[in-house]
Amino acid sequence: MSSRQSAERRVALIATASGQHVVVELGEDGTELDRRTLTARDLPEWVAAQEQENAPRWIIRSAREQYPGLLAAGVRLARTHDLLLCHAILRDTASVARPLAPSPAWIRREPADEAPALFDVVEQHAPADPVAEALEQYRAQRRVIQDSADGRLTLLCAAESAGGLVAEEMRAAGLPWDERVHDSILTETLGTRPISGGLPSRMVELGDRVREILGDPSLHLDSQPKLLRALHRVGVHVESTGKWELAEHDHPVVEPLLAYKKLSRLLSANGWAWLAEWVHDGRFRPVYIPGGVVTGRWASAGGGALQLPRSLRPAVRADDGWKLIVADVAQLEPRMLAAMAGDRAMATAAQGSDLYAGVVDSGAVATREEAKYAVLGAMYGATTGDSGRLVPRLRKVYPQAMALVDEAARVGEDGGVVSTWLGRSSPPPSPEWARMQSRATDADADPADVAVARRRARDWGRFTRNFVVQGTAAEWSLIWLAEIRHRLQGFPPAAVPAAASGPFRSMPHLSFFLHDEVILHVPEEQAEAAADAVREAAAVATRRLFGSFPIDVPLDLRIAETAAK
DNA sequence: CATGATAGCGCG
DNA sequence: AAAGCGCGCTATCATG
Repeated sequence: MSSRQSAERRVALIATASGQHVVVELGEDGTELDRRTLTARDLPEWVAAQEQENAPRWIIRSAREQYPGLLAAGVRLARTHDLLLCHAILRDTASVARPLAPSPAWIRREPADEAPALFDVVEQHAPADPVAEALEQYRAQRRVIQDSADGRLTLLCAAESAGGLVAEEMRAAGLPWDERVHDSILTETLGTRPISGGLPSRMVELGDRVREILGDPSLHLDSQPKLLRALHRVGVHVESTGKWELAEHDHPVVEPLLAYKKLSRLLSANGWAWLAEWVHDGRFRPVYIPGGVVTGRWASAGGGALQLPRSLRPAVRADDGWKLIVADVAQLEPRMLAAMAGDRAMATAAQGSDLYAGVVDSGAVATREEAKYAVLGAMYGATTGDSGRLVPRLRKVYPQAMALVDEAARVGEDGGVVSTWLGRSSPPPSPEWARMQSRATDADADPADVAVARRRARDWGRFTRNFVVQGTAAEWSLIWLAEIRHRLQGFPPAAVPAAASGPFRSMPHLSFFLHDEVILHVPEEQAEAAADAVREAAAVATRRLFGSFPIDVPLDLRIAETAAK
C-alpha cells in the first residue's frame, strides 16, 4: 500500500482573513519559505499560474468553503490537504499513540443548507491570526500523520482531501437531468398532474378504492394512526402500516393500499415539486458531504441525492454529443472483508463478477439467495432468522474473514474502538452506554437492567462489526474517485458541442457518486478512454490498499445515453 | 406558530 | 424468502 508518495512536491497554504488571501509557501519540513497577500480578485489567476508551474499541494481550511469560488473563476486544484476533513480523521484515529488534539475551530459546521458564498470569510469563528492558526493546525496534523509509520494516514488524508475537491466539482458540474423525461415518468406513474392542489389522477383513483374497501369515505390515508384504526375495523390486524407487514395479509385492501403508498412516496419525495426545486438548467446539483457518515461514507444534504429512486434513472441523460459512463462494484464490502482478513478462500469465492455464486461453489450454502443472506448477515451481525441461521456455515468455510468481523463486534461490545484498513476509527460509545454497562456488572444489579445492557452492548457490537467493513469500502471508493479525477484532469479539451451548463463544458468529468457507483459525463469521442480511466482507477485503488493480495474488484461498467439499467 | 420525535420508505 | 449496518427526507402529531 505504501507505493506512490509524490516526489518533492511543493506545499502552500491558503488562509483567508478579512477578504484577503495569504499564501504561505512551506518547505518539506513545514517551515515557512515565502509569504504573499492577494486580493480575492487576484487569487484565482495566481493560483492557476501556480498549478501550471509546479502544482503544489494546497493546504486549505476546507474545499467546501474555498473551492466553489475558484471553480466559478475557472480554476481547478490538483491536490489539497483539507484541514477540516483531516482534523476529523486524525482527532479520532486509534492508529497512532497520540492522535490530534481536538480543536473546536477545526470542526466543520454541520448544517449544509446554505451554499458558501464566493470567497466568503467564515464569520462563525474569527481567530486573531487565521494564518498562524492554520499553520499551527497543519503542523500538528503533519506530526500525527508522520507518526503512522506505514503511510496509511498519509493515504487516507490525501484521499479524503481529494474527495473534498470531487464533491465540489460534482456539485458545480451537476448531474445531467432531463426534465421532460422526469415529467413523463411522473405522469405515466402517478397519472395526470393536478391543475392546482390535489392529487394526480391515479392516486385519486387508488385512494378512493382504498377508502371504499375500508368503508370510510373521508379517511385521510397519510395519517398513520387513522389508517391503522381503519385497517383494524375491517379485520386487518397489523401493528404498523409498513409495507412488509401489510404484504403478509390477504385482504382486498392490501394491493391498492400498497400501490397508493408507493405512488405517494414518489410524489412527495421526487415529484413535480422536487423537480422545480432541485433541477435547473438541466442539472441536479446536490450538496455532497465527504466523510459525513461516521464510517467515512459520504452524506448529502438537499434533494436526497443518495436516495434517488431507480425508477427515475432514465431522467439522468447525457447532453447531445456526450455520453454517460455508469460504473459500479458488485459486492464491494465482502470483497474488502476478504482482503482485509487475508482470507484466501473468500478471495477465491470473490473471483469474477458474482461473489455470491462463488460462495455457493465453495459448498458453504446451497443457493445464491442463501449466500447473499449469509454474507450480509455476517457483515451486519444477524443472529436470528434465515440470515442468522446461515452465518455459522460461513464461519466454517471462511474462518479468517469471520474472525475479523467477530473480533470487531467483540471490541465494540466491550466498549472499545475499531478502525478501518487505513485508520479511520469508530467513535467511542456514549457515556450513558458506558454507565449502563458498568452498572450491569454490579453484584446487586437488577436483572432487567442487565438484560437491557446486554442488548445495548450487542447493538454497539453490530455497529463496530459493520464499521470496519463499510468504512474500508468507503476508503476504496474514495481512492477510486481520486484516481478517476486525476486521470480525467489529464484529458485534452474535446471538440464537442459545449455541455449545456457547468464549469466543465468541454472536459470529461465526474457527475455523480453513490457509495460504490460513479457516473461520468464525457464527450462522446472520449468515452472509451474515460471508461479505461475508470477501470484503471479501480485497479489502482485495490492495489494501493491491498498490494499484491489477490482480490478481484470487478466493475459493472457501461457507456450509455442514460443511467437507466 | 415553531420545534422535535416518530413512522415510513428510498438508497447503498 | 430476511430484519442485521449506514444514511436523508417527508408528513404527521404532540408539545412548547
